[in-house]
Amino acid sequence: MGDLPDRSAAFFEWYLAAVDAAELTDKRYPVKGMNVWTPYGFLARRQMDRILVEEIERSGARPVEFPALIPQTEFQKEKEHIKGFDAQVYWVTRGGATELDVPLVLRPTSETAMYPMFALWVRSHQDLPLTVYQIVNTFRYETKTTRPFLRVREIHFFEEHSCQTDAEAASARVDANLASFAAIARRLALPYLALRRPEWDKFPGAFYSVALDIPVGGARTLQIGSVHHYRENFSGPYGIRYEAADGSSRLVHQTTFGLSERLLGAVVAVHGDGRGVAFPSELAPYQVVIVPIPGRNGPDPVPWARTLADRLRARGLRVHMDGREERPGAKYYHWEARGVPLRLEVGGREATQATATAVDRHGNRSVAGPEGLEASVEEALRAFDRRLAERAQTAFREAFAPAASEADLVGSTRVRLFGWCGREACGHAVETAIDGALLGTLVGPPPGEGPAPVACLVCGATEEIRWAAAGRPL
RNA sequence: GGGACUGUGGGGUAGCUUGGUCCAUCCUUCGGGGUUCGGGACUCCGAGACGCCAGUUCGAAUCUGGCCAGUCCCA
Repeated sequence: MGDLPDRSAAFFEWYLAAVDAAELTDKRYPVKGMNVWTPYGFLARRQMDRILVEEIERSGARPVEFPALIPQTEFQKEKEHIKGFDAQVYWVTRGGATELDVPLVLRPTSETAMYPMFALWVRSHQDLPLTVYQIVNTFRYETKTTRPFLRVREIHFFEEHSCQTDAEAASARVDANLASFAAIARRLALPYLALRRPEWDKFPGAFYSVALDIPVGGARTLQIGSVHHYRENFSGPYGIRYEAADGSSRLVHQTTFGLSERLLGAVVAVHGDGRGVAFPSELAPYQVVIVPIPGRNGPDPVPWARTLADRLRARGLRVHMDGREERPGAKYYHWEARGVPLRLEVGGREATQATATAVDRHGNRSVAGPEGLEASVEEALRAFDRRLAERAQTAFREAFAPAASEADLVGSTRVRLFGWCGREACGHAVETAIDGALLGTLVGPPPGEGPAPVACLVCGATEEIRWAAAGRPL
């Protein structure tokens, strides 16, 4: 049971070991990039999904579920989209021994599954906006190295699709999605950057794409989600039209919003430390673990531990009572590696006094009870969440640095912020210099202080200058 | 698509060059007993592996071929 590899020296070794130690997934399944969701990981995923569903339904979307197979004929209707996904789709070409006359694609995403149906569903402006989402598995034949949660071939995918009356309404939906994501990120204590991707890096078929990126050390970033404005790029080929109030027939403008288990990977990457993963209490499969400490003398603490568990569960907390025959210290390490926010130690002393010694995932101790015991446990959890968020925020601010010249980009160990004129040539110069990607232009204010940029980092132009970020995506 | 490499109990490894001393090393893990228990216990007993299939050979974890799985690099 060695300690984890050093996080700053060998990030991926640490990441893999942390995921392993927390038993979030079993990656020994014999297909590359397809891992097993083990019970503890599944419980975390369920909390993640719960948060997504709450936020997205609050913003007006309703659930659907489409089939996993898409006929080639539908899949091929939008040209850019095919080009973008052709190399990564799985094909179903046979049913039993029979060759299918129309091969089927295992959805890499569901535009081409949904949109033929949308064309049937949308008739008039009264049907708009149409805003639906699903949480399903999607499949992409990744050829690069796969990693649990971060790059997989079977993706646990959240996707919202909307049809809007016009470009403005669609832009408003993009903004609503960004607001939903802000709420999700806050609940997971994940600071992020919303970036409008450059033209050459937008989603295949999109008019524009806003990506949600998280810095994960050095200049590296992780895209954990994206929101896209499709304009009429898909509604044209798929014939999604409506009759407007004035009687004219118009194409809808569409948007999508996508997230995945990368959110979980981001939580591991951002909050994890030398002891393993650390979950914000909203996401934690168990928010509180109770460790009874038997002693040579004194009362048996187990009955009090059970009572305590029941009382906390009655408050709606997810509580696990660890009754295994292990030494208390071994249990501490066990649950720290699994990221449990709060541990309650219950020995003879606590049993006698009807209290509990609380220790959070960062090692902060307090005593709960006997008066207001449940309330103090809840307060300890809230305090932990606040500290977790503060830590993440601090690391986030330190992850960025402004760049004053192309030379600053070379070998950078930070994500760089600078002014950009928007021209492709300048963008590619940036990418060459940082040996990574121009992540896009900032949507919203930049992290940290500093004067707005007045000139393009590369060409020095002073017209149409925007904040841009560059880094090395994982 | 091209090239290189790897596969030994549940996890990590030694052994492979030079075939035999390997019914396979060590750490961890797992099951049972006893003593323990306020930060990874100790001890005794036990369990568990040479990716698969052929071949060479008196003899294969070790050499050869094919297959399967995986890793890395290049396009």
